[in-house]
Amino acid sequence: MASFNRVVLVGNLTRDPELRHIPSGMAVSDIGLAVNDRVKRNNEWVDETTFVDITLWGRTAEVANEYLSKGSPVLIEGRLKLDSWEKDGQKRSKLKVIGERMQMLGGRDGGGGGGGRGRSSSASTSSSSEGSYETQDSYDAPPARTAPPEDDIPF
Amino acid sequence: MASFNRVVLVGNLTRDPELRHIPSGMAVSDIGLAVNDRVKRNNEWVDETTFVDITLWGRTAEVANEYLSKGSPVLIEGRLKLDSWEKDGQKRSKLKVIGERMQMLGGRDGGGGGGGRGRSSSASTSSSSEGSYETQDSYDAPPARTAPPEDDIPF
Amino acid sequence: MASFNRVVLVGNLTRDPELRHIPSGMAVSDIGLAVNDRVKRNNEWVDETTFVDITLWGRTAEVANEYLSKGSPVLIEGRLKLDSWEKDGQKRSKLKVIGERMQMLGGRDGGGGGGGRGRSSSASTSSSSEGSYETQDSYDAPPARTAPPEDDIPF
Amino acid sequence: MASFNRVVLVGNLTRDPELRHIPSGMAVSDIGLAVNDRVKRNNEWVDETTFVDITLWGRTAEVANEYLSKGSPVLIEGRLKLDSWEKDGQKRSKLKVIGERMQMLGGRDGGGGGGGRGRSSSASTSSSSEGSYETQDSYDAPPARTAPPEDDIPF
DNA sequence: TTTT
DNA sequence: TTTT
Repeated sequence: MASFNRVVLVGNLTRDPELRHIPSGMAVSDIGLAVNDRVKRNNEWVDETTFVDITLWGRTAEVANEYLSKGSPVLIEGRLKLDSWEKDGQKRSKLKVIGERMQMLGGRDGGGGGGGRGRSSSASTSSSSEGSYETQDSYDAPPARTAPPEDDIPF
Repeated sequence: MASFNRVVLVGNLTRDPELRHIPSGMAVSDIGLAVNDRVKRNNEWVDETTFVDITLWGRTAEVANEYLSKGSPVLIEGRLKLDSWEKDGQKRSKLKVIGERMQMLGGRDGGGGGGGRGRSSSASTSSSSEGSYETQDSYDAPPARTAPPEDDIPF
Repeated sequence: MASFNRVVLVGNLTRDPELRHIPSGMAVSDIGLAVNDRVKRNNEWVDETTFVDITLWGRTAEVANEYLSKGSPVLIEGRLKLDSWEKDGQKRSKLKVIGERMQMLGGRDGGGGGGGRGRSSSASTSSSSEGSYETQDSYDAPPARTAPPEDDIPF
Repeated sequence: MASFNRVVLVGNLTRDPELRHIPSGMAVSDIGLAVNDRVKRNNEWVDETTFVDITLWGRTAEVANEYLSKGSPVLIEGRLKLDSWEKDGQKRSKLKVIGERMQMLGGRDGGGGGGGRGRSSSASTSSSSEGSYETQDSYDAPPARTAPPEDDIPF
């Protein structure tokens, strides 16, 4: 009955984020992350890249879309999720990550920069119910991190 | 500028939880956790117990108070926090953990059980705004875990 | 360039561990883990089970094989790994977890118990170089946890 | 009996690392980390800085000493440890972190840079038993991360 | 005792 | 100050 599901990854985006919206209007962004580990195999260090598909929701999705692009270094905290579907009558499934928190890395010049990619850079703050994400006022003050919505807890 | 702060602990309560309320009515519970590691020192394994003070808020505090007691095995996810105060004109500070998620371990008989310690065991579900914690219907169906409040995110 | 890859899961085995050995003699065990999350979707809590394939190596593999069986509750710490192979000239890949640390949960009676499943229960302690795992003396004193080999660091 | 103890922090060094050696010759480095969280208190976001004392051992200590300095952004993975001592016949204790893994962040220019601080920049690779840390060949190719020693496990 |  |  006990369960716990936590993933923390640091890597670089393999492509620009793709933003879409579900019917309710909620933003969703799928990003690809390349995690370049250095692990030991047969007593010698080898590079091992792990490619992970990550889904971001709500404000986090919008922020990723606004401030990240291919190559951006980022830290993602989230949980594993098994995506399941059918194809040709065959059950298929794939492990991915739901990103619940995002932390941009790389400093000022951090992989992509603010407002890039030729789009409007005003990250909509008019998010609906989730409301309580960290906000940003202008595109040259990119939010360094986003957090899941939390209620009024005084700590 | 980048930051991240995550702690995951499994251990046993060193005492019964103490529940209190701040003026706003929000519940707070301080618990002590003993984490029994087995680490290597000078090429031999030694036991090392780490005692950690953990603060729980809101519904999680209430659930801990209801279902945990001295000895209970539990998993806590949270973040480090530096408590600071003055004493005799001296600045003092202490590192503790804010527990954001709690997972009871140990199965049915798990250290304390439901409704124990001679108190009412109906964990109030009428929580206000945070509203979205896992609920429990009766004291013999203790909630296995609590989560921080999250808004309406469809994943 | 920066990278980090960490997973912590608590769940139950979906089947008995399968132990095998690679040519060098190193033990390998593949286990399946079911992680029963409770997540919020459209403002209501739904159960979501994530099935994860986990590979254990060395002493950890042996301990899992010895003390865990279908249903056993366990905590696994490790990292994501992308397994790649070819099938019918098609590149295929699958995300799994390399379990680097294992912590049995569930107390004395914990899901499977020691020495079960009709096998010899003397978990070989004569492990070669990795040598420094936690050891167990008899099958009724199952090891509560295994750790990766560490060198002589005095802390 | 079950236990787990894991901390992951990203922050900036509050001072230059201090390297020392214990009698056996093992390197030890104490670093201070400032973790700048943004948490919600009474429905508004406030900044909260957590200062954490971290102890690094062996190769990791040497690498930190070589490549990090005050202000450097870094990710530390480790565990909580309660340091205990006596002072004036009084028992004192303090929670700190044993850093088991270190990941430099911030790119090339990342807070301190290679070989800085007027010291020799050849990070000694002639470490004794722990031997298997990631190595670096020259001071302008600083190691991006260090890992705890692991034995010959082929994954 | 503090960093960005 | 401590738990198993």
